[in-house]
Amino acid sequence: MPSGPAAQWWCVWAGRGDMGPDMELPSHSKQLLLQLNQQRTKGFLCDVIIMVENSIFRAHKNVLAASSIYFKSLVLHDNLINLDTDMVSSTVFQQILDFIYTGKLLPSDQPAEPNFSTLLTAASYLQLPELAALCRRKLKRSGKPFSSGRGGAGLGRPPRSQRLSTASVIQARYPGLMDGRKGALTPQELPQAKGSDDELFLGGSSQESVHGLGRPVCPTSGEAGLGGCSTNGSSGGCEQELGLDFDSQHGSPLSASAPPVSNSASYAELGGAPSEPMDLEGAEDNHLSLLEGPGGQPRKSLRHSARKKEWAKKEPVVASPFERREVAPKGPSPGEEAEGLGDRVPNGILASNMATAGGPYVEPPYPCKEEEENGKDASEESGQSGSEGGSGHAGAHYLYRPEGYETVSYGDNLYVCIPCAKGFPSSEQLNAHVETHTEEELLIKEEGAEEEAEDLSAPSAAYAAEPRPFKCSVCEKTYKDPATLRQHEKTHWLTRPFPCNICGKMFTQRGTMTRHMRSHLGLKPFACDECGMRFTRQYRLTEHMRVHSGEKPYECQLCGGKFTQQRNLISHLRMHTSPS
DNA sequence: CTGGGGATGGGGCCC
DNA sequence: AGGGCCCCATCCCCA
Repeated sequence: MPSGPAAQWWCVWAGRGDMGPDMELPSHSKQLLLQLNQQRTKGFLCDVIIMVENSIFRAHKNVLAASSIYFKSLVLHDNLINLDTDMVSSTVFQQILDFIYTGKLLPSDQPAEPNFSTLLTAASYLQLPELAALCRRKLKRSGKPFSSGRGGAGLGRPPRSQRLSTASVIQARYPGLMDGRKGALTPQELPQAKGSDDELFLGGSSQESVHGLGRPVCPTSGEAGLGGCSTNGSSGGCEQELGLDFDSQHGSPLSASAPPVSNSASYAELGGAPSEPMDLEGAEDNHLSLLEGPGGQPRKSLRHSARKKEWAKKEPVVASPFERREVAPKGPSPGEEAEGLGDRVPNGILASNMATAGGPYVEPPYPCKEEEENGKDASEESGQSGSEGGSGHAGAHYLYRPEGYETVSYGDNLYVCIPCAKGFPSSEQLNAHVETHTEEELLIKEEGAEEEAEDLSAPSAAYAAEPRPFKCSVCEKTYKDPATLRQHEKTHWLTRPFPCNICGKMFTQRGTMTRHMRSHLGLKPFACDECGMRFTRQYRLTEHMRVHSGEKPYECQLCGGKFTQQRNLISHLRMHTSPS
């Protein structure tokens, strides 16, 4: 015997004595929809987030997919959808979402009655033929002319430039019918909404037992990964299997900024739709007939899911991101920014960079940032002047000895000057030694090192080759242009001017912050042609492609081991150099 | 159980 | 603004 809301339904079902001989339950579809809508209002089992302007809506993929071919293609690969704000406003989308879940056009928050022109535009954009037809009829009856497309029907909204940018405070919006306010979240509620990040990335891992039923398995990837079905069209198969129209699917369908390619079947309905009441409840079967979604949501691999959990785990604990945003930007809290700059040997030599470049790279001291950012790793010891020097594990982990160097331990001389391979027991002594190298001398040795490590590009060579007249006033770094210098000088600031609007984390560069936002939003525009796996960065895809090609361009000069990724070579080199 | 390798995610920084 | 590369951290697999 079911309990809770299901019990209500059960009672309704069991109490009916007028069932036909065919055992059909007349109210089945209605009750099903009612349950789904109730779940939506509570966020229960919602597995997709739709962002419109500054509002966030939660819904069920299956319901959206069953309602619109366009949604069907969007939710197949992504858990978060951004809709083109020129085509649909948050207010209109609220109405549309209510319509999808109820079959009724409920009055929106603001206008006294639905703006059918606006709704029609949005319905056309979202490929909701029934709603579009409904709007057309209403417009026809009211005698108002209508036109579709951008600006035609008029959204009654200010131009894009006057609207809040997506970077502004996100007004999280639950479809909160429960409290009668249509779900605008308070800042206090947002962390809970953010808690849905897991769903966002996991595809609802905690609910996989539910959603996973009937999940299609991508034949190309061998598993039901979220990116398992490539959208590039080359893998085929998946779309066919699911019966989806993927004509317009190239790259990520997530960003829905472009209107969908018109679907003939859908738009045909726009032309001459049969007369229907505004409330589709009477035709609920018709409405519900759309509920024949893809059967289940593809998901990311379990491994990927685990990573995402880890990601969530790593997010800074912020009581309220909004509270945090309101305070003036300040330096990072201890431990929050413990990473980065971790392997700088003082005064000197960025050992891991040398491994990269195959040559020396003179790194100036970081009087501010070092103290600010040094944290838990080895550089905390080695990175501070007057620190305790060579004891412990500092320094030597990152040393790289080119070919010809012995792999034997340097003993206590853990601080090694790369150009001349001399070891020193402390960072101070290494620093003093480094200063004895003239730039010219370094360049000469660098050329030799390049020959030894030709795989690894040499940024240091470029660093020295071109004139760099713009010098940092804080450290010794030089730059080719003033803009880059300005950007660099910001790294010395204690403030981090760019906060993430979702989690409140602060960043020194806008680009880093926006890139960080992509991870929140699940934006992964770069898809692997081979396996469909998606990445937030092009570089990651390039890196990943070597998994398929088998290319291992990074070779250890000490043991000849080859690696697909440079970072793994560096990790491997530590194994050679770490004192053990 | 442990260590090494493969693979991936996120942040910092420079171009 | 975005790309590219660097870094660290982490997870998973396997010997």
